[in-house]
This record gives sequence, structure tokens and C-alpha cells, in this order.
Amino acid sequence: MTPRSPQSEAKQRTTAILRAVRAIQRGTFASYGEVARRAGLPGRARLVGTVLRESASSVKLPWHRVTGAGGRIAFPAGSRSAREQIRRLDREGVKARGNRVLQKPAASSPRTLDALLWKM
DNA sequence: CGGGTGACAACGT
DNA sequence: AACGTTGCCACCC
Repeated sequence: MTPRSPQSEAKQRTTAILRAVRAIQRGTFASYGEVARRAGLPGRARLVGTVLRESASSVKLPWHRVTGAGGRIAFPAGSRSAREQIRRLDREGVKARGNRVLQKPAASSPRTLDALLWKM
């Protein structure tokens, strides 16, 4: 839909990504790759990271609900950001050990989509 | 145009 | 489980 100027396209991508991130339910989490897919941008996990980094200081987002593949914390272990993310997740009932988020019993299951796609 | 980089992912060893 | 590789994509020099 609509205009196809290079910058407006970039803007649309950003919007789609932010929307996908905001849609992650409290107490759940999703990987960069999954956020990208939900935003209609399969294969652009890195873009998700880029957008989050740029939006960090300008927009309020549940950024802590975005993890690396399989629940891995993307920030360096022990870094300020990593601890902050783990603390925020913990407050929502999502526990982590080391730099890895543990699966939450009933609530979040970021695996379901993959499970369906990959018949696991 | 070419090379380096990064809040990534998948695969192999 | 921990790395190293390769594929990707957008950006910046």
C-alpha cells in the first residue's frame, strides 16, 4: 500500500516492528526473529535489534520482552542492560538463570509458533 | 563500490 | 555447552 519512497518504507518497517514489540503480552517474551516475523519481516532479526536500540531513548517499549533465540539474553552477561532486562522480566514472573530466560509454565510459550512451523 | 559492524539466527564441530 | 562459520540486512565510513 501506498507510496514507495525509500524512507517511507523504512519508516513503515520501524512502525511494524514497534507495533509487534508492543503487542508482546506481559509475562511473555519473543525472540528478535519472531518479532521480525510478526512484523511481516521474516529474516530481519537484526533490524529489530537496530530499531530497539534507536528507539530506546525516545519511546517507551516493553523491550525487556525481546530476547535472543530460545530465550537467550542478547546483552553481554552481567552487563547493566542484561541485569535490567532480567529484573524487569522477573517482575512479570518470567524467571531467568544466567543469561538465559527460563520457560514460563502456562503463560509464555514463544516456542508454539516454531513448533507449528517445524512440526516439533 | 568495498569493508566493517551489530540488542540476530542456524548449523556444525 | 561453547565457540567458529555462514547467511542476512541495514548503516556507516
